[in-house]
Amino acid sequence: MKSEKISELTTNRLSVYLRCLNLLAAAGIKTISSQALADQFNLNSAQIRKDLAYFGEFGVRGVGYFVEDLREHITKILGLDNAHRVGIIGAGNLGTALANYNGFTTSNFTVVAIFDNDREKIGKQVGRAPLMVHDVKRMARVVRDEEIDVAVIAVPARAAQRVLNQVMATGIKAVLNFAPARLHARLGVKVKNVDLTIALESLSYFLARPQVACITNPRSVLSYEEKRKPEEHEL
Amino acid sequence: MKSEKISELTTNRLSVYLRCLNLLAAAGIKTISSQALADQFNLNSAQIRKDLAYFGEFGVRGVGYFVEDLREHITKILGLDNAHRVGIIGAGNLGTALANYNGFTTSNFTVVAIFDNDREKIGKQVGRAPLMVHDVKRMARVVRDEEIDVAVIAVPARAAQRVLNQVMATGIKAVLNFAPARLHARLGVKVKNVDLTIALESLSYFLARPQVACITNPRSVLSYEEKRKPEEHEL
DNA sequence: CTCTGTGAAGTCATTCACAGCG
DNA sequence: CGCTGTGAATGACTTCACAGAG
Repeated sequence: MKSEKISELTTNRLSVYLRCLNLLAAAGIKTISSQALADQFNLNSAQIRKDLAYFGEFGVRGVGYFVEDLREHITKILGLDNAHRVGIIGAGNLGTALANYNGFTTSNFTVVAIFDNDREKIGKQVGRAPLMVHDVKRMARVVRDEEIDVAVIAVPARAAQRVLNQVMATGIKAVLNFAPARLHARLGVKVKNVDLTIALESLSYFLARPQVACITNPRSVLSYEEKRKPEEHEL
Repeated sequence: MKSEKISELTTNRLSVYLRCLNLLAAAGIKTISSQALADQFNLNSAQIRKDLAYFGEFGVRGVGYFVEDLREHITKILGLDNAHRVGIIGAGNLGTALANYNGFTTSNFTVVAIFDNDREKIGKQVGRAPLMVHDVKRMARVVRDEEIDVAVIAVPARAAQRVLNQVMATGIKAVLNFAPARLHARLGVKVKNVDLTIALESLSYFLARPQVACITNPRSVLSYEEKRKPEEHEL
């Protein structure tokens, strides 16, 4: 194990590996080699070995990795053995959808509060979640009482920086931002952006380009299939 | 102008620049230098000049860039002068929230259809959108009639690959995937992933190691950056 | 003099290739 | 043997630094 700085590209891949290991474990598979794992996402096997080697020597030469064992290690590395409590700011369409989203739970996150500044919404339930909308002015108090450690910003772009400032004032250190805006955070506060506008415009750019996809050589089809990378990103 | 291959990191930044230029134009600002623009997002000014130089010489030495002019150029480069018609597959919380989301319109995207396989949902309206839920079996027909060119996958992970296959069969070439799953796309079809699980787990990793300084990385615009290799691919 | 556009240098990430363990 | 772990090589992206236009 080394103690270098770990790139976010690496930790993102750890999430991907973990997802796969969970499926393998559910399928009753006991061991897997870096090559077999790499094949699932068209990644290079050395990349996987290197990503894992930053944190320890989890493999067995000649065998590969024990699925259950590696799963537990990555879960610990990502801090998913600790529960996190989430507060959502903004009870619009997106905030409400997120409050009702159950994909949080598999990563040990629970939504415990939702906030808005709209009088019409405060005090009402959102969707089928057993959550009442709090006045955003009560954020500091609710964060303390509910021990919230992660904030989700789901407000319009023009309000996002103001909301982030409020969030940082409560001492929260981890923020998921859905507003299409570049936010300025204090050192020590991590803001992860999920930017739908950028994702859409990237698709638009792709559609606007004349595709070079006309393949003349059957071999290049194969080599592309073999080498295709995993895709991915965000929301 | 050059005709090299453009990295997705570059096009993502173009979206960011465009967003900023729109604000500058609204504020009545006429010109801006690469340095002033860079200061807005703590980027390097050379990066901005280089990104723009891939597509032409838009600046004026000694002055900078004309805001309105550059705005139009980037809009064209990203293909945002062409309207796109979006179909959403999955009328759950997320699909419904997206159908009602108006952030699409600023990028010239319009949601024109939503699909589900649940009898209870088919034929009903979703939210306040004037959209009726179609049976997912009628996808091919509706895509043709409505001239849909972008699909949004908002179904559970286990159904995502099956839905993507159906989407590709209709001839759609651009897909935004919200399901936490690695999907395999044909060459010539671009799948952009928005993976909430990865974003959350990245925050969890950060919280598990508060000693690590938080550097806002421009690359983390999307939760997981794909590798860029053959001409296109993923997120 | 200011600010762009761009080769060259620097930094960071991925892939290769192989020693060595089981 | 097969497969991990890892230094070395390669490749990608960013930043520097400056010539030259306005």
